[in-house]
Amino acid sequence: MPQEPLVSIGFIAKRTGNAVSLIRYYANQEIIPSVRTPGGSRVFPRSVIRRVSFILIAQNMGYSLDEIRQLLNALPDNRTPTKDDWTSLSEVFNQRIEQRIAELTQLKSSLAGCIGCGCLSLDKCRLYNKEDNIATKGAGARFLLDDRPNL
Amino acid sequence: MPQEPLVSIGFIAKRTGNAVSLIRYYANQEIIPSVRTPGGSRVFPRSVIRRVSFILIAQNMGYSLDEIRQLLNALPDNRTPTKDDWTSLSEVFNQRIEQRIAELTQLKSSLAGCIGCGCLSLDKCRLYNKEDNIATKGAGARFLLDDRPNL
DNA sequence: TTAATATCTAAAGCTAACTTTAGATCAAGA
DNA sequence: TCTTGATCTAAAGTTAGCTTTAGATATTAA
Repeated sequence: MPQEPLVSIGFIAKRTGNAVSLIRYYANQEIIPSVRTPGGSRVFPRSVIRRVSFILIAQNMGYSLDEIRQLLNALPDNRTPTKDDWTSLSEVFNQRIEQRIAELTQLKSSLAGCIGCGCLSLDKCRLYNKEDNIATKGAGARFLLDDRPNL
Repeated sequence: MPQEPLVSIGFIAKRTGNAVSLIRYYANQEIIPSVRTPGGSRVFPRSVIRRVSFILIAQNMGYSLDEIRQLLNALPDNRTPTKDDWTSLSEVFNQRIEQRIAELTQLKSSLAGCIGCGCLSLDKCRLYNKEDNIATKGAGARFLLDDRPNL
């Protein structure tokens, strides 16, 4: 079986457009795999470039590093992701994207109906629902709107 | 001219569903207005409830406190926002929402075309474009996709 | 009057996701 | 061999957006 070529931390950094310190950080966090040379330097499978790309995209979508770690750990045998793995991960992504789009669409219509009326107060409109927050719950914020918002 | 009724910090906290410490924090940051009683306690115009609601919604949309401060400072005379002010602010919101939806839609199609092909590497796909980042630039990330992504 | 509750300030603490610093060591080229 | 340049570690610093703490004062209710 062919060995994946191993590359240096600087190589990964350059290829992904990030600082060396970030790659080292990820390696320390064990969110990307690495092995050591006899001299003590980290070396990485080339596929780590893909893995870092994935991390960056996921972060941009609002996933925390912990969540991303979970996504990646969910891969069978925690192996280096294959083409099929990426495909199934992208399906998870797609769901999240669609969910977020739905949330934003809902917010948009809520704003149209609610801020426009000038009543932006929590007890009346509940446009913002504190109990079920995007940022903390991740389960999808609910932006509630009364049927007939009052002035 | 009728005086707006002034309310305590605890009242604002309860009505907006937040901790007193948060309201105090916002007051210290001068993102919400307040005056002092002879005894030294802060009191707030009731309209601060709306202002806090606005802040919470905007944060949920990804605005930083600094950006929110700017949005609110842009109001004429930095006055307590009127119904019309809220309306025009909501238009700014709507633009942001639409922009973000467009970004996510773009990302979705990029994922379909790119992660599926298994080539998720920055130099080839540029699915993630480091130079023009949502989080830092706010100007709208560009998720670029080559015409014919390579395996 | 007394006790409980609310508020105050200033400073420190917290979390995530990093970067920076300082000093050491390793590897490669002239 | 000497000198860069790359890498290492551990610890501290950074930013945003808060909360917590500690001790003081104020306000309200009984």
